[in-house]
Amino acid sequence: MSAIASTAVGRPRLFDEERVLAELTALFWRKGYSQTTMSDIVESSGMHKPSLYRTFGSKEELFAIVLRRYLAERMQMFSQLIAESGSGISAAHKFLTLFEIDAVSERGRDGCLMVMASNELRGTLPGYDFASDYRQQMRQQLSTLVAAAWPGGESEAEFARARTDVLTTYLLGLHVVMRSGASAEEIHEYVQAMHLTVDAW
Amino acid sequence: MSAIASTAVGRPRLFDEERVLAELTALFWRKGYSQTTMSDIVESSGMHKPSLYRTFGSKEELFAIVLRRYLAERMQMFSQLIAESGSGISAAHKFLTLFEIDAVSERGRDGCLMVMASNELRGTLPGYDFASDYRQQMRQQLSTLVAAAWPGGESEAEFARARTDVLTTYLLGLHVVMRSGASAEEIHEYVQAMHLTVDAW
DNA sequence: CAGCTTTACTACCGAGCGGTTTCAAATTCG
DNA sequence: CGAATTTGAAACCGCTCGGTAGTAAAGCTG
Repeated sequence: MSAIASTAVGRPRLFDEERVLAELTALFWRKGYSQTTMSDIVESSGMHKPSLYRTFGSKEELFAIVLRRYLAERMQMFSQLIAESGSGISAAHKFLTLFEIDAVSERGRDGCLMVMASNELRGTLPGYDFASDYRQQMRQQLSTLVAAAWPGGESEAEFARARTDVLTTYLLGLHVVMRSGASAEEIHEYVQAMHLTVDAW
Repeated sequence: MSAIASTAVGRPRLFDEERVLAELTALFWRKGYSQTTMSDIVESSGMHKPSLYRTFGSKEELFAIVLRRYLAERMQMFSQLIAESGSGISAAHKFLTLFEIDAVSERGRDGCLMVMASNELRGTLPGYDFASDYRQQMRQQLSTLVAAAWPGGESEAEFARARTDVLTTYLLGLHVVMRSGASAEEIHEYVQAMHLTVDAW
């Protein structure tokens, strides 16, 4: 019933659902869930409240829709970054460099919507364990990067998993750093540190 | 004016301020700032609202008091963990082991109050950049651990800093993992991964 | 005991919250 | 054209939020 394209009949919409969702994603990302009021949502979306409730259900459902959209988008971004990184040890460096570029971008400064949401709403949004999902999927993606960067076959399975796990945890931590208002220089230092670690592997 | 011990004169308090603050720390830690209502605070503290406001000022000031207390407590804990870890490469392993024990404890499951608060309230609590403070102080502490574990003197300054930064970011990420409802087995795997990395350094 | 100070406790408050009702306007289809 | 359907737009609603008055009670000091 929610977030479904309207039928052909009836008065045509004045709003673009995708555009609105992108706008609201940025809003939640910036302010968090609880600190975002329906008034903020109305203002940011340009829609009126009844249209919002008719289209998305409720604030909570709207946030769930935003989260699902974000998760898919984010994983696509990871996938692309990894694809662009190539193979061999340089792939790890390339990936870190690309990630840093995103980190110091305007959006990057807000960290990760998933990490933010999970910290704020752990267990209060029913039926959707987004935080755990995010971590698993991110880990999955990073494992392909690790496989491309350190091709060791079965014999190195233990190390491959360890590298993947450290990278996953490190990136989650970097999200926290990003959201905590770190400067581009600070972020650069944290990324440089991981470059050195990668060389030690 | 707030959180000051009462004078000797007048009706004596029925509540223990330290005990109440400890209780409220746990409450905020569990539920986050926005999701904790004054009713929750009243119930959890056993105090009545006017007493709370007289003693602590407001919800926001109360949270600031809780955060400062927590920060000090937390840094003391880090300091102790590091002191117990000894020196040499085994210090790094010992530290990780001790940290894991805390991570899988009841309190540990909630991650870190500072990380949670910074993700939720970035920039809304005036005049106190707790997230950045926390990261800097944690980094400071970890640098002494690194110095004890890899005594390389001035020549290894660059590596020392990199190890410190990776450890800092990794631990922040682990806090996210902890709060996202990871099982003890998952946490153990993430910590094991860092054990292997430490050996590679 | 009288007077002063501080706390305990009930009741209450305005404001802003998420959510709804209502009706006019715009389009499609018979 | 006119009935049906969907959206736009404004006003409205109950509730819970953070925060206060006002008063009784309990301890010190003289």
